[in-house]
Amino acid sequence: MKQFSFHKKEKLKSRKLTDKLFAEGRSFTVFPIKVFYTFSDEALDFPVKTGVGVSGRNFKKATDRNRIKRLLREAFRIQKEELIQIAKSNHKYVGVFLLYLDKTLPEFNVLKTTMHKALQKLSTKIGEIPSANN
RNA sequence: CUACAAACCCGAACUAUCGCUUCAUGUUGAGCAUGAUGAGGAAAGUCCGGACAGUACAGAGCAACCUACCGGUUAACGGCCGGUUCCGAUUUAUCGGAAAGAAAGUGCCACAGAAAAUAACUACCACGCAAGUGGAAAAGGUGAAAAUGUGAGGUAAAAGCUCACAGUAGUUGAUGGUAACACAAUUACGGGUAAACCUUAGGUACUGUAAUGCCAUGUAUAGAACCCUUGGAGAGCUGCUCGCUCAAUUCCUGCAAAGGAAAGGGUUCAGGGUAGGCAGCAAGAUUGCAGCAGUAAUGCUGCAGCCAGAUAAAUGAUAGUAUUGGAACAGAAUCCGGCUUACGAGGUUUGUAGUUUU
RNA sequence: CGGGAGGUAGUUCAGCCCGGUAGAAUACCUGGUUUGGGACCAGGGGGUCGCAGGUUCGAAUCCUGUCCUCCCGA
Repeated sequence: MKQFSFHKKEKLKSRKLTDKLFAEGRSFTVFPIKVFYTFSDEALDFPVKTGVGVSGRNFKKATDRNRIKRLLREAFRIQKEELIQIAKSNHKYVGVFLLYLDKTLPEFNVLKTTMHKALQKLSTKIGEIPSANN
């Protein structure tokens, strides 16, 4: 499997799963990124399924929303490998949704570092959860 | 050369690494590899017009809405092209706006003014001692607007009462033009407002691709109330009226009317399931070039081409080269034809005016 | 994708249909009342009527375009 790929199967697409994520999932914020996540033992077709989003209220123009979503995906794509390995080793299936909160267009390098912090935090949470699993 | 006006074009290139959509080929258990492919002139606003789909599409009247100089163009249009009349901007080129009807009827026209539409305050003329009666509408002042304007004749004083010129409207024409209109003759003289109601002429069925058709999964061939089965519940045809169309049967009792049973149908209520896939959906009122017809919009013919198709939704990141030190407005979601609005650096062509040189 | 409503004083709204004076409440300012404050009484200021064109003698109001805000349906 290619290391830096980000194709359809890795994306969070199902309406059912997305609704479940927002209804039952937890979240934390590493400004300007808010991370929603759930862990599941139920088998999915890929260990980590990810979606991105921007509020249409903060960015009225579709071009701006598209640009932010592309930058979020890019930042995630480059740094996701560690998260996938941890998820595999813990035999968990993870749903993640990344929401951009700020009202100004981001610089890619800044976004990259904050994304790194966010993914590290998520990785530690995966490590904690199985012990406290019910 | 400068300024201005109009029409049109373009929409930051290349290399490397990683990565994405769709398609094709190979191989395959998932998948992987290779190759091709991938946003706009406005994709936007949603202001018009269609295509397409559904509603079981005889239709008539009313209502509602839209359009409004004339001709052409088109699948269609409120768009576009050409022309007519009037108004405005500019120095010109040129550009912008308006144009069915106020002489069918109703309403409105603040303040001021005698009067805002069947005119008569001051003033004028005649009669009368006067009060007043009659005539008449030139002059005064008010107002955005005052009974068609100017000049002459005319009269007791006046007046389109008459005449000349001008204006508006109607009628007529073997006149010119397809027509708007122009021209001529003749008749009349009537305030403005239809982006007030309205009248006239022409037109419009409604709902939208999350339409619609099908497959899979799954629940419950389930439940309650009321009604109906040709004397018809209800549905459809346009919002309303008329009218029309569609719409589900057997048994038992009874002479019949009718009643009962089963089955089926309809409306409403309460509740349950799905949250996936395929088609629609990418070859078309298509794109480019050339020729022909036409003032033009546009049409016809020939040759060549295939040019996004997603569904939490594909074009990005990093580094470098070049450049005016970094780029504008901005992202397809059923598809076309327009309109409107936003916009960077420029370029091309044509025209007008000015300056210089010859 | 489709449909609807609204932009007027600092704020919340009326006026628009049927065109001629922009108004109410509250807030603000001044004075009175009170020992002082609040409440109350009297007076006052404050408006490109979202923006740009047009119709009209005259436009917040009518027409057209445009910008912004909010709501609804699937």
